[in-house]
Amino acid sequence: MPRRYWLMKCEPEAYTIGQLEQDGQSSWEGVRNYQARNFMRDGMQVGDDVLFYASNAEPSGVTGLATIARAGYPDHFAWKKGHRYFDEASTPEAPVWYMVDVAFRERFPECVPLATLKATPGLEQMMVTRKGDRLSVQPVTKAEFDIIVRLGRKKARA
DNA sequence: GCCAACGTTGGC
DNA sequence: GCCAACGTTGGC
Repeated sequence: MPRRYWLMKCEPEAYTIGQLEQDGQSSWEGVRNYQARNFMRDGMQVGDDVLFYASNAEPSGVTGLATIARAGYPDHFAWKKGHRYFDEASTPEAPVWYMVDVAFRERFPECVPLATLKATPGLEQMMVTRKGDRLSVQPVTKAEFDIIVRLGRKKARA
């Protein structure tokens, strides 16, 4: 299977690219949307590239790169009663939610803000630049990925 | 903090 | 199976 490319959103309050840089690797749990779940469970493969997107941030945007270190596996946080990600509909026998592990790749010197993404030719079709699409896990094309990596690295020289 | 847009739930 | 009500996401 060819390598795939993804965009994953996370609020800075929960986790940042800087923390991932320190940790090296992290689990990515708590996704509670079926479409996003399907991408994690069925689409993500070890080695896939990930755009790390900070949502609800100042500004929101892509802050760095990660890679899939472990493909989809059941989100065991859904089984922990009292946990914020608990969901009684999910059991070890019949898991409803899935998670992946991601590994740190790169931290951009500056965030590539959403406004820049919206203004950049070639990114018009991205879910994240389209109004009303709130999916927290999104597939992106190689072309889109490459454009954003270039934007993220270019900032270093500015 | 506001609120538009979307997903989910549940009554019927 | 419709759809109103509700909860959540996430930009601003």
